[in-house]
Amino acid sequence: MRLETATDYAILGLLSDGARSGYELRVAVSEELGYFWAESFGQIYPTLRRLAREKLVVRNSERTGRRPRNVYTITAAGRERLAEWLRRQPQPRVPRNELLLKMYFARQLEPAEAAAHIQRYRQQQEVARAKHESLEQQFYEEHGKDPDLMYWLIALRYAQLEAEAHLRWAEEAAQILTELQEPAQAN
Amino acid sequence: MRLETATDYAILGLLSDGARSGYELRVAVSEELGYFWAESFGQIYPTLRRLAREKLVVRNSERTGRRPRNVYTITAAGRERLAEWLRRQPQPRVPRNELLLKMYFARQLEPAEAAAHIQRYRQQQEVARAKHESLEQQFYEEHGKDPDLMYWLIALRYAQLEAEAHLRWAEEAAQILTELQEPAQAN
DNA sequence: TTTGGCATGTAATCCGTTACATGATTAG
DNA sequence: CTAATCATGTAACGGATTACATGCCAAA
Repeated sequence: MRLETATDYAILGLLSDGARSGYELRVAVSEELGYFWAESFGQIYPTLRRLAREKLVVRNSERTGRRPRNVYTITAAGRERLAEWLRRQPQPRVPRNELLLKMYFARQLEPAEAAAHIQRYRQQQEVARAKHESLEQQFYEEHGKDPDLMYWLIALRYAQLEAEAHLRWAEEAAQILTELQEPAQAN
Repeated sequence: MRLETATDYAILGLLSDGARSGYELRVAVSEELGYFWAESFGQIYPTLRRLAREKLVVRNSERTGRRPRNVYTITAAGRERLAEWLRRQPQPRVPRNELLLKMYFARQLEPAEAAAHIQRYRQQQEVARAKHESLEQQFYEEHGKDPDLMYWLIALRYAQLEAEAHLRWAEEAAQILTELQEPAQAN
C-alpha cells in the first residue's frame, strides 16, 4: 500500500475548488500551479483512480452530447483529509541545484563559459518575472473578490521575491566573472 | 544502461579536487555541497562502481596499517567528461514547493494555522542564513588563496540571496495574515 | 481531409530513498 | 569496556518520468 504523497493533495486541492476531469486537472496543474508545482501527466490518472478507491473523490461519467468525460468531485472525507494535510508541517525537499553544482566546480571552465550559464539563467528569470506579473494581473481581474485571492497572492509573492533574488545574484556573479576575465590594469 | 545523472558529476567534481573514499565523499557531499546539493548514501557506492567501470575514476585499495579503504581518483577521461558536462546548460528541475502548495490552498485553514507554517519557515531560513555566514567565514579562513574560492563564494551568494528573499516573504506574509485575523477596526 | 486540441489511459524504466547488514578502530 | 566514528556495501520499495497507445470532434 501507498503512503501519501503531496501529489495526492495537489489534486485534492484543485478539486476542492470545483469538479474537474483528469484532462482539466492536467491543464490546471500546469497553468495555475505551474510556477511552483508540477505533476507529470502519467501521474494524474492513476492518482485519481486511487483517490476514488479511497472515497476521497467520486467519479461521474458524463456522456451528455459531448464525448465522454470522467469528472471527479471531492467528497466530504476528501476535504477532511486535505485540511488535515494542510495543517501538517510542509516537508522541505532535498536540495538539488544543478546550476550551483556547475558554478561550484566552475574553475574547470573558462570564466566566459561560466558567464554564459549565468547569462542564460538571467534570461530565464526575466521570463519568470514577466510571467508572475501577468499572473498577478490575471488574479486580480478574474478573482478580484475571491476569498482565495489573498492566499494565491501570498504564494505568488514568494516566487516574485525569489526571482528578484536570482536576478540580483546573476548580476553580481556576472560582474565578478567579468573582473576575472579582464584582470585589473590600473594600480 | 544508464544515462548520465548529475549525481555522477557531483561525485566526479568532488574527486577532481582530490582522491577520496566513498565514506569521505558521503561526508563531503553533506558538508561542502549540503546547502545546495544532497546525495542519498545508498547512491554513492553504486555510482563509484559504475564510474570505475567506465574508467572515469580508478579505485585504489589502501591497506597500509589502517583498516582497508577504497580510495577513488579521477582519471584524465573523468576530468574531460566532467568539463564537458560543466559546459552543458544546467537543467532546471521540476518545481515542487510543498509550502507554497499549502499556502495556495490555505483558505481551507484558519489564518492562524497558515501563520504557523510561515513562522516555522522563517525560523528555518534564519538557521540557513546563520549557516551560510559561518560557511563564508570558513571559506575565507581555510581557502583564502584557493583559486576555487571565487566560485564557491558565487554559489554561496546564491543561497544567501535566496534566504534573504525567503525571510522577507515570510515577514510580508505574516503581516498579511495578521491583518486577516484582526479585521480593520478604524474607518 | 487533415491538423490540432480534447480526452483517457498503460507500460517500462529509472532514479533515489530507506532499511538492512556487517565490522574495525579509537578515544574516553 | 563501550560508544562513537570510520568504513563498505546490498536489497526492497516506491515514486515519477517518458514513451507508448488510442480515438473523438471541430475547425480550417
